[in-house]
Amino acid sequence: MKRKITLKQIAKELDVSISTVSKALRNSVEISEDTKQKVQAFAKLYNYRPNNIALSLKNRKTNTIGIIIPEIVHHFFSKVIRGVELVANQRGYNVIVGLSNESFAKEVINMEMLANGSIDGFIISLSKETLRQQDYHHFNETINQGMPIVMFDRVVNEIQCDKVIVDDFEGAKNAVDKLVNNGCNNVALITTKDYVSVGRLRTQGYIESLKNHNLELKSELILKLDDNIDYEVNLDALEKEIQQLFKANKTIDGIFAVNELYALTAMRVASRLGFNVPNDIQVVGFTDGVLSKHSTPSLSTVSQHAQLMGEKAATLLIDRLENDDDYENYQTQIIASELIERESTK
Amino acid sequence: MKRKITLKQIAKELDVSISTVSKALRNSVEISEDTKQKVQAFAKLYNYRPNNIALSLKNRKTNTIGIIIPEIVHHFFSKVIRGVELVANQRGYNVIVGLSNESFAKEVINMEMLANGSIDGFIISLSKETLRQQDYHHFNETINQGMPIVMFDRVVNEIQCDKVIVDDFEGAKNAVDKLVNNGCNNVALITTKDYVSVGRLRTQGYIESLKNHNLELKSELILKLDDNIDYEVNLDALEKEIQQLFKANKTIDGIFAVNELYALTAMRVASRLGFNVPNDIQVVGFTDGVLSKHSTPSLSTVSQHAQLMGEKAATLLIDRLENDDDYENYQTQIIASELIERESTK
DNA sequence: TTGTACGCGTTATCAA
DNA sequence: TTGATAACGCGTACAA
Repeated sequence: MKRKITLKQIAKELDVSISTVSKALRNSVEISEDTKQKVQAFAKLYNYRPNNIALSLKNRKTNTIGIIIPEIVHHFFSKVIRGVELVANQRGYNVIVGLSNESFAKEVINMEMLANGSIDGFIISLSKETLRQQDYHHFNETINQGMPIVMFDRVVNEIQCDKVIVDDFEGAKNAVDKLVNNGCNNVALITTKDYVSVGRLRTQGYIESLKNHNLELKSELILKLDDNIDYEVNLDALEKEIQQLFKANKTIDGIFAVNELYALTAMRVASRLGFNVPNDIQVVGFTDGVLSKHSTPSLSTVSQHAQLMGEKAATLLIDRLENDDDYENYQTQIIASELIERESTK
Repeated sequence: MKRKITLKQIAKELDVSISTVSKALRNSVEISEDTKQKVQAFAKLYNYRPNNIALSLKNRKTNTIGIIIPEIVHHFFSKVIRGVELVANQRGYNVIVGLSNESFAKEVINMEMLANGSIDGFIISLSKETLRQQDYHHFNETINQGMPIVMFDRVVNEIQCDKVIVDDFEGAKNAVDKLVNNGCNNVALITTKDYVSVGRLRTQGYIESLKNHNLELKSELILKLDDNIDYEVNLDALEKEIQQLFKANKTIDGIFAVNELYALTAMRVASRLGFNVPNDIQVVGFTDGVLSKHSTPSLSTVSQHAQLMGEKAATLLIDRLENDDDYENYQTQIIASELIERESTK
């Protein structure tokens, strides 16, 4: 169990100085062919690789980026990570993952741990708790220390930084447009409380679409769920809420839901109540999940292009890291969502 | 945009030496109360935090662990990561994620990048290509350099290291037992080619169960799919294969599939062919996925307790990192799988 | 052509 | 009680 070999050890072994070894390995013209060959052969034999940590310290650059997400067991976020990894690796960076678990405290701690030299910059999607408390001091501190941040999906206007978002408003509007154009006159909305910005924007898209079609906005058709409840483990509660919606509004002929779980559950409840999807009720969700594709009927949804978001975020961050000349010309890139039509709409 | 503050800067500012500052911040008894207070107040004001990279270099310890997985957009692997993160964070470690994308070359490159000082140890699940080529030199090199590895799920006997696996054999046997006990006499198996060890073990569990029940092993009931094809994007091909299985064997009354996608697709094909699940055909899958729970009918599956696997793997690794006294007493921890009965079985 | 010295930020040891 | 020095591993400016 030998440790990794270092320049110093090679130097000692070959009886030359450390810097000679260093130069020889970088093929410097300063060094004679003889010595170069000798050193390079030896290094190859012992499989020498420079120590990343030493390089990071010396260069004040880690070539590592940190991504902080609220939850990793989630198709959307894991796809984003895949996109980030893809670009990061291509450009010679590693990726450290931190999970906030939707908690403000964990988000702060995670960022502080990584900000102390471990990484060159952050990619982050805010936790629900952070959005609720509206406490963004840790972002400003990080940015003030010269460490760039790229926010994605769950972003916030109060912070000046690069951002990548999906056009939640447009996406939702298109989805509802589709339902209305397909003949739905009473489109219900299943959404979340408003502090998660994406929920708010999708709700606004719904409202806008109704307005454009001169349809009355009926508040009783809007079901606002408390997304602090983990409905994934508490499906019964979700079904009950949705069932009430249907029972109180017999004329519902379309559902737009801001995520996959709500949409799927709505389909299930609807068919349990004797409705046929899509003939009686058409349903559109908002997601990049796996459930949509494999459900019966399969679910029409608004795709967010999660992997692309990750790629863009990583590109923005690395570009900024590698061009120190551009000052605070922050951009917000908007990824166009896409309505994927499946069996739950006509 | 000020850089992070360092000991040196504090020292200069307060006109004391660097080592005095260092000691004062660690509350050394060598330093007078006066100086300590002064230094600590100043450090707090400027929000001083030691630079992780410098500490890593000095201590030859990064407090970071690397996890290499074949694919992150996968419920099983993201749950494992969650488990790893949980334990790692509790014990003061960060987690770097590397994706092999099922490629041998990417696995090797990723490991080499991280092994040069970036991390203290690896948690890894082997890529399919690595398993197929049976080239494990990179693991041995890493271990010989004194960097511990913990393998999980897709492991390999040839390498001496800690391992965490699920009891694939037992889990499969129990699943098939269940089907047989529920009255199935012609249980088909949908599996993969044998180089992925977990597929092989699950196949053996199927065979064992049939043997125990004195049921004939019919090779025509075993469908071995080439899992290099991404059936997720090529669902039609998968459906066709499974449809052939059903058409060639009209007596099939049970299906055991080694993953979620195969199981779900089998259910869909079966009902399309006019069979009722579970009355005509019962189905059990093998997975921790989300699809099982939300499909109609919901799918009975063998759960692998992915998050627990991650937690155990991280614990094994960190224990080994922190106890240098235990020499090569490698353990293999087996996580008991669990048959979760849902609507696809009686 | 080779070697020395320095610095990245920190801590530990030893000297003052 | 404080400070100087060395070391972790590397690369480079400069001296020999």
